[in-house]
Amino acid sequence: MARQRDYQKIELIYKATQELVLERGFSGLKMAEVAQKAGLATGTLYIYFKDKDDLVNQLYLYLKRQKASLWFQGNNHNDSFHLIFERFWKQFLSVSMENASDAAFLEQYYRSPFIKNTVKDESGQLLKPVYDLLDRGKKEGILKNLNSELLLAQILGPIHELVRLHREGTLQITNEVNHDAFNLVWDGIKS
Amino acid sequence: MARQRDYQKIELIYKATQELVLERGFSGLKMAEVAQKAGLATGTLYIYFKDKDDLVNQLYLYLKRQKASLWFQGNNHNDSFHLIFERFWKQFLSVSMENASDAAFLEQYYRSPFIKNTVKDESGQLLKPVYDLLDRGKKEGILKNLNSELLLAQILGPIHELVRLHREGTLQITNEVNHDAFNLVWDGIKS
DNA sequence: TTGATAGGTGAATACTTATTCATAAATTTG
DNA sequence: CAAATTTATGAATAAGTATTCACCTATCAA
Repeated sequence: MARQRDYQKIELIYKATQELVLERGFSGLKMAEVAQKAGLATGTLYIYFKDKDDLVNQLYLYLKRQKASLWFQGNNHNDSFHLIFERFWKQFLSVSMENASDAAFLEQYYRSPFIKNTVKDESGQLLKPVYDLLDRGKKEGILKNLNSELLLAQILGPIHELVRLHREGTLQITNEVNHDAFNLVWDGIKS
Repeated sequence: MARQRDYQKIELIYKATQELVLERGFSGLKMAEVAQKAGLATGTLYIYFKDKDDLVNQLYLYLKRQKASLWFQGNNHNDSFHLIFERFWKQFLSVSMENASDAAFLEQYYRSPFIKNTVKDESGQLLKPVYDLLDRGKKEGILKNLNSELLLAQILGPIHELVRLHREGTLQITNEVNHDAFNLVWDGIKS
């Protein structure tokens, strides 16, 4: 038929978007600048994405899926609950801080007006394995037998704060801090 | 001299602003709508506030100070650390959830591009008594002897999550939930 | 090689919205 | 009560920026 889409352009657009959000914040994000930074014409963005809203939501899902795929890396189902959980928690923290532009984008996105419920739902799905893990911990009598939402607030809440402290430069997340922070969480949720 | 300012108008403007943020989010906040909702002309807003940025920042400080004044209400210096801390934590949570439009505004503000460092600093000052309380707990050997930032991440992180769950309707914060949530935090930080 | 088709361009368009400002209305003071 | 002064008004202004679209270009099938 005709010329085909160049899906590498999507990567370029994502990269440019993230960098601009890091530099100037979410509300300073301009389509014309995204295009320029990606080395494309403004109109080209509208070939790959319906509108700005679509671009932002797609990028969110892309990053979120990418992060989620790393949470449970290197685990074996035979490992003890404690071991799997500790690996998960530390991995979640480190993956959340890993890349400044990823982190800036994800953090700012969640409270932004861009977020769509369908996207929120799909990103909620990504937590399914975490809920399963909590169920296992409860069944084995290792975790307090409480509502998973409540446990999760306890598990992820501190992570979000630590990521913020790290980004603001208030607290350096050394291995020791990482370890102490994990124990604070663990001592809270264990039965 | 001449006509005097009517400081009740500031309250009207604050109220209108909060309600609009609750209804349509931060980025949907329009000066013309704030004025209309407050029953004033657009230009009047610029008599009481330098610009939109100023309005938003003033309102943030106003609400934040109001909340902070309630955190330690009803405490006596002779009370035990545990008692003061528990009252503080539960009060912080309930004050954070209390009023939907306050909560929506505060939550969205913090990650918005409006925030100024001077305002951030002043609102950080409000946490001073909390840091003092943590120092007392450490000195008495009741709390783990860790960096206060780290402890605070553990103490306030879950609160932010619970407020979100409450707002989204995912979790109803009953007295029992409140109690369980507190114990999760307490078991984590106690030495 | 050529016609058809879809990608690519970026200036022009269309729209939104913060802020200003000429004018009117309300208070205060002497 | 009149002059002086500041508040209050809201239409007009000024800027910014998402999106479109007429035109160009690359690629594919025949």
